[in-house]
Amino acid sequence: MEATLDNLKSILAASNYKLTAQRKIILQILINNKGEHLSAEEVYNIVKTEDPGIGLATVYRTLELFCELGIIQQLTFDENCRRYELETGEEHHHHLVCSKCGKVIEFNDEVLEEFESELEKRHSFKVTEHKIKFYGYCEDCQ
Amino acid sequence: MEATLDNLKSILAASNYKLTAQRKIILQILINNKGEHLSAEEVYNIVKTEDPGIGLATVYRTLELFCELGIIQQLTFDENCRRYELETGEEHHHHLVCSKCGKVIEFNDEVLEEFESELEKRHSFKVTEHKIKFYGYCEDCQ
DNA sequence: ATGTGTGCAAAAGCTTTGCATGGAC
DNA sequence: GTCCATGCAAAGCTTTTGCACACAT
Repeated sequence: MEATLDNLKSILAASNYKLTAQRKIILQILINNKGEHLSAEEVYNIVKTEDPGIGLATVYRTLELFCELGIIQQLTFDENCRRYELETGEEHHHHLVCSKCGKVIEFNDEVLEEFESELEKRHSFKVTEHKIKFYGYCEDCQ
Repeated sequence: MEATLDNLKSILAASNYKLTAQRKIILQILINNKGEHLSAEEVYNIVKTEDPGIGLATVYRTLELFCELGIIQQLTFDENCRRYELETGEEHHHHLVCSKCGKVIEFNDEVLEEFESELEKRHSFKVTEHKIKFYGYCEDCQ
């Protein structure tokens, strides 16, 4: 189920968590930045403009909670911090990362799904998730 | 060029770096653990058994240098530390990561190479490297 | 009323850096 | 002899944790 401001309360309640102003604001920001890959620090800086009193720890705790609830997904680029993006319920997508300007292009492809099935058979491995990143140069940077 | 204890000196010299006992020991350890995915801390602990006086900073600096020289490759699993593996000059390989026991199975496939070409055309993106990880459950953990 | 959630500050990792000494060339 | 490399310790970053107070249910 894709998270919205309207169903956040029920998503939280389903796991015995409470709806708080901070959680609402953070989800709002993630929705506003759908498609972005924000770090905790970046979320914190945006939240502060709406709720200057919020603590950084709360942002970390909320992002962790949202991950656990499947509202967002944690990404692993080769950087020194973790980034998060909204889980949209749409098809899985993957990333093309430009080594020069850092631009991230998203893509998805059914070829990968077939490849995955083949892989499962060959290695007796049950795939639950995949993360694929291609690094190189985007159109502008080549 | 695949790094060995014999050609390390020329690899370093080619970029105006010196051959030191510490750099030799660290390469030795990476070679002994070919196929492993070691963190800086783990390399440090192994090195200390041969050279108790070595500093952790030296290990970090050496791993960074080896990355720059293409001797090793930095990996990004979803953990809190960076891991490194020897660059073998063989075909690129990718990882199946077991979510339960943490086992890492390596694979490579020519299907991916084709897929990559297609992707380059479609997104006007020049791919220089790819990292692919599938998460799930290995044979033992299913 | 109860127990979860928050803010603050301190602590805990991992990694980097400054500086004086030591070693490769 | 020169300059790079090292060891040590301190600092830097991101992230986590402990605790008292506040708030959602």
